[in-house]
Amino acid sequence: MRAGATVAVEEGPLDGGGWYNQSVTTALVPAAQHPVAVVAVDIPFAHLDRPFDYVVPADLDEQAVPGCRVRVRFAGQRVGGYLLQRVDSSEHVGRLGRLERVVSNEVVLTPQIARLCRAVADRYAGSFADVVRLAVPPRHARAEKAGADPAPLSSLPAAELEPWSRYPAGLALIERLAAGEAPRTCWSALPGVDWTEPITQAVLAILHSGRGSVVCLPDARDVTRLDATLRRYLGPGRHVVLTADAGPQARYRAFLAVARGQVQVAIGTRAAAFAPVRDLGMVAMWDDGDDLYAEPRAPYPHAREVLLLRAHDQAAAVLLGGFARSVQAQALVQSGFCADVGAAAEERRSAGARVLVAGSSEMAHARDPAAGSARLPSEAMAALRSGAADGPVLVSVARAGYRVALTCQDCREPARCAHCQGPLGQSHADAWPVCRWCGRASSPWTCPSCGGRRLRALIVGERRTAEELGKAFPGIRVRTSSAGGVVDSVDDRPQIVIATPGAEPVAADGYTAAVLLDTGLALARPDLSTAEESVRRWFNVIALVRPAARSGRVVVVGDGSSIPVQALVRADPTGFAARELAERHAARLPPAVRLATIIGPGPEVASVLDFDWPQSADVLGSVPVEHVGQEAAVRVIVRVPRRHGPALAKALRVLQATRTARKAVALRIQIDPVEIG
DNA sequence: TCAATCCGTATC
DNA sequence: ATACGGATTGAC
Repeated sequence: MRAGATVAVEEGPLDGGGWYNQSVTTALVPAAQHPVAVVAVDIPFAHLDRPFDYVVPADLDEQAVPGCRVRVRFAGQRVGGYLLQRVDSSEHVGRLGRLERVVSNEVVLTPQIARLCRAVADRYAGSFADVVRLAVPPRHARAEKAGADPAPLSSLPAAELEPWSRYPAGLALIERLAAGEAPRTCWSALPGVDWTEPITQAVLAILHSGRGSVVCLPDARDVTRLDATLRRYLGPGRHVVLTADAGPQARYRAFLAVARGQVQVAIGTRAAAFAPVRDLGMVAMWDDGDDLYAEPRAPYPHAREVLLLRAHDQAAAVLLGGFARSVQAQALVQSGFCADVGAAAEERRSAGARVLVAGSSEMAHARDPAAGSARLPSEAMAALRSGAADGPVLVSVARAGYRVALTCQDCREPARCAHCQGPLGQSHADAWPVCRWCGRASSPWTCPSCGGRRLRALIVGERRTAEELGKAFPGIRVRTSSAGGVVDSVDDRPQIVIATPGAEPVAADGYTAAVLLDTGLALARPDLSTAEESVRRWFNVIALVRPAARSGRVVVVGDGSSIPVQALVRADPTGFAARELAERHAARLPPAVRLATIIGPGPEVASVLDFDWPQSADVLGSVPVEHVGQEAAVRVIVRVPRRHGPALAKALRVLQATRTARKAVALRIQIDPVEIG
C-alpha cells in the first residue's frame, strides 16, 4: 500500500508552512533512511483509531525505533503515542508533522503485541489506544535506567513429568510441549492436588523447547502460589510476576525484563495476558471461569479471549485449567479447538473428597424451633465434629457480615429503614438493626405491616456463623476469612474455618471436612451465569479437602435434586458445563452467540435501534437499567450468530465512530459481558 | 468587495 | 481539543 507512493516532502527555507511550525526556528532535516514514522497516537476516539504518519528528524533517527514511545503534535495538541514502523514514504496527501520527541528508545510495544492490541480492539469494538493502555504499563524512568544486565542463568532442570502422569493424555501433552508443538487443551484438574505443579511442568517443557510462556491467574494469592512453585523448580531469574499491586516501579521493571527478552516466562493477573514474551510457546490460564478475568475498563476484554487471540496469531499452545470447567472452555472443547485433558472417572473419584447432600433443616426447624440452628443440619454438624478431631474443617458461607437481611419474625415482610426504606442488617449480637443505605440505627424496631417487634435473619453472615459454631464446639478454635481479612493458609491443627467465596484459606495438608452452606441462596441470584459461578466456587472448595481415601468429606447443604448440586455429587464439572452450554444455545446466550450490550442515556440509546445492524442481528430493548453513578440509563442488547461476531464488532465500531466524530456522549458498549446487569 | 464570524470537519 | 476551509453575514 505504501510502497511506491512518495512522501509529500517539501524541502526549503522557512515559508510559514511546510516542515515548520511557528515555534520551530531550526530547519528540519529528515532522517536519511525511512524518514516516515507510522505512529499510533494516544487518542481514544473511535473515528481517529488509525495510525498517523510523521517525519523523523535526522537527530531523532537513532532513537526512533519501532515500538518506542514518542510525542507528536496532533490537532494542535502535544500527545503521546507509539512508533509502529519506520517506512520510506507516506500516502498522506497533505503535509506531515514532525516527531517532536522520542520519550525513550525502549521497545515497549513489539509488533506482536501491537498486532494483539489491534485484534483485541477489533474483537471488542474498542480503540487501539484503549487496549494499549491495558497492555503497556506506565513508564517509570528509574526502572528503565536500572537493571540492564540480566543475572546469569543456571541450566534448566530436566522436566519431571510426575504431576501429569495421573492424566491419560498428560505425558503426551508434556512431550509435545517440549518438542516445540502447540497443542491446545482444556484441563480438568484433579481435586486435592497442587495445581501449580502441573502448570510449572508445562512451563518447563516449553522452556526446553526454547520458547516462553504467559500464565494468567485470577488474583494475587494465586500468583503468589505459582510464583513460589516456579521459583522452586526453575530457580531464580527465569520468570517474572506482573501484577499491579507490586507498585509502578517494580511492575515496570518486570515488564521491561520481559520486553528486553531477559526472561521468557511471565505470570500475573489479567493484564499479564499482554506480556511481550519473546518466542511465545504457550498461553496458560488457571480457573478461567473466574470473573476477575473480565477487564473492567473499556473495551472490557476478557483475558481468556486475549490469550486465545494471541495463541492463534503466534501458533502457541493453549492450556486452560481448573477444578471446574467454564462454559466457554467447554465450547472450545466441543468445537474441536481444544482437546479435553482429564483423569479417568475412577481416578477422579478417589482423588476427591466424598460428597454428600443434606437437606436444609428449615422445615424441621419451623416445626420444632428448639431443634437448634436451622442452617446446620445434623449431617453437617457430624462432619464438622469428626473432622475437627483430626485437623482443620472448612465452612463456606455465602455472605460476609453478621445478620445481613432482616425480616419480620411474624409476617416475614423485609425490615426496612423508617427513614429511607433501606434494608436493615445487624452488625453484632447486641447491636440495634442498622440501615445498609443511610447507616441510621432503628431502635427499637416495629414492623409497619403487623406491628411485630422481633426480627429474623434471612441471610446469616460469616461472623454470626462463627459465633454459632463457637457455641456448638466449645474449645475448638474458630476463625473467619472474608474480604478485608483474608487468611491465606491454615495449619493442620484442629480448627473451624469460616470463609466467604473466594476467601477460603488453603490448608497445608487439606481440610478433613468441609460444609457448603447457603447453596440455595447462591443459586437464587437471577444472573445468567449464577449456576456456573456457584458450581465453580464449590468445586474449588471441594478441591481443598482431603481425598475420600483419607476420609475427607464434604457436606452440601441444599436441594439434592438441583442440577448444580448433582454435578458436585457426581464430581462431573465437564458434564455440568456441557449441560450449561446446551442451555446457552437454547437461550441464544454467549458463548453460543455473540452478544453486545449498549448502555447510556435513554434517548441516545433509543436512537441506536434504527442503526444499520447486520442482517442476522436480533435487537432487544431498550429497557431501563441501574447504572451506578449516573442518572437513568437504558440498555439495548444486540446479538448475532457467532460467525457474525466480526460483523457485529465492525458495526459497533462504525456506531462509535459516528458518535465520537460528532461529539455525542459516549455509550458503554460491551461485547460478551460476563453478566448482563 | 472584503473582512469578521460561524459551522462543520479533519486531525499526518 | 484545535485548526482550517468554506459559507454566511454585515458594513462599506
